[in-house]
This record gives sequence, structure tokens and C-alpha cells, in this order.
Amino acid sequence: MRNTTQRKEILEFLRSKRHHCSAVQVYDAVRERIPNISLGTVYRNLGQLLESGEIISVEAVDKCIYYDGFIENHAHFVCKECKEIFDFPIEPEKRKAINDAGFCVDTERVVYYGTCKACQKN
Amino acid sequence: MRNTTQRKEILEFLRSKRHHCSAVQVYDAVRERIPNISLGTVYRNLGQLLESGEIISVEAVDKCIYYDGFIENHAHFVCKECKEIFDFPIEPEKRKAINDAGFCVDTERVVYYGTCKACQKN
DNA sequence: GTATCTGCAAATCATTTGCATTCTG
DNA sequence: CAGAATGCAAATGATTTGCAGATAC
Repeated sequence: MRNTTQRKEILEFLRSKRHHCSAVQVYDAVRERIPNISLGTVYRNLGQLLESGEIISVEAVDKCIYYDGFIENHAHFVCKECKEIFDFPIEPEKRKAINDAGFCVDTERVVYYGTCKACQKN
Repeated sequence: MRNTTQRKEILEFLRSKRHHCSAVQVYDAVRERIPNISLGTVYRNLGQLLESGEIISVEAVDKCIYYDGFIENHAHFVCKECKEIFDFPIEPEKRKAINDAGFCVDTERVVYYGTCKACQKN
């Protein structure tokens, strides 16, 4: 995997950003520094970064995938109203039961859906 | 929500099936009993059944959504090799921390990715 | 130098939607 | 009957891909 300008910018952006971003949001942000980067390149790099574990993804909240440069194992809470994604810790011991059953877990994703504090007021 | 033949067949199929199915798999199965059902109708009904909570979904395992008629709260384990989806129990107490933080959780999805027993042998 | 990556544009594919018609309550 | 659901076909929109030129190592 080559260390291209495009990949560096994409990774740096995702790591600097507190919130989870769609591919297009990444594209728009990175385009400010590499004006002629293409969306195809963004997708290809997101795919490689996912595979190498440098980023993670939150899948199909609305219709698209959200990418996250914060890769500590954590759960996501998605507000049904505003779609905002909040982070929460998860207990890694949960994997144990599955490993004991003979499966080999290498990643887990936990997503809670509900209503965040702000939206409960409306 | 009207109780149409199409909706009954779709729900019955998902409840009878042990495995999680894509919209097209549901379509193919239901088409054996309602030959001229359309894929649009399948999608519309899956959306309504999801909303009413009669089915649940496992999102974006490859590219599409999988639907599940078994709606007891459970975790999914997805094999990275064969993509098969296995069910596991989850502990509802996990929601407590999030509820304590002022969020209102009404659904949770837990997805583990890894390698199943069969694929570990290859 | 060469394999990998890029930009571009076209293709793919799951899902959604508009509309005229049919069916459920 | 009236509102909701259907079938069909076309539209949408996120993601992928083929290709020729550019770049990292």
C-alpha cells in the first residue's frame, strides 16, 4: 500500500474529525486541499484503509456508509431523529461467549438506535 | 396497514426461514407462490414490516440489507469468508449505561465479524 | 522501471418512486 | 366507496470499475 498524498489527506481528515463522515463528506473536505481528487479515489482509499484497519465504518445509518478515524473499539448510538452518531464504550468480554462457541471474532460493531437528549426535547 | 396476500406471504416466509435473507431472496421465494409479485412491492412491505417491528434487519454485510423474521433481541456474527450470519444472545443490561447518559435506546444491533468454524478449517 | 495509484467517466446494483390500476376494509 | 397497496418501469444514488496516464518506491 503506497503512501500517496491522497491517502494521507483522507486519513488525516478522518482522524482529525470528531464526527463520522460519509464518503462524499470526506471527498468535499479533502477537495479543499487536493482540488482535483476524484470521488473514485476517495472510495478506493476508504476501502483500503478499512481493510488495513486504519479506519472503521458505521454501516447503513440512512443509506450510506459512515467512516470513522477513531478506531478504538466502541459502540455507536444513532439518533433516529437527527441521525447523529454518538460514541460509547463496549465491554470486550462480550466476545468471549462467541469465541467459546468456536468462532473467531476479530471485529464487533454495536449500534444502538433511539433518541438523543436534544431530540427528546422536541 | 392492510393485510394483503403479499405482506402475509413475505412475513410468513421470513418467519419460517432460519436464515437472514436479502430483498431479492425474499422476492424469489415469494414469487413461487405469487408469481407476478413485483420487487417494488417486496421492498415496500419489508420497509413497513421493519417500521412496525415485525421483522428486523442486518445492515450492509456485503452491500445489501438482510431481513430477519426472528425479532428477539440478538447479536449477529458474520463470517468474513462465507458471509453466513449466525445468531447469538446479547445482554440487555448493556443499554443501561446509555440510558443513564440521557439517551433513549429503543433498538440495538450488535454485529461481530470474523471466521466461522467451517471456514477456519479451510 | 514497474507495480500501484490516480482522475475521469461510464457502469453497476440495491433501493425507491410515479402512476394507473386493483384490492382491502 | 375510499384509501391503501400493487405491478410495472423508470429514476435515484451510493459505490465500483475500466482505462490510460501519473507517481511512489
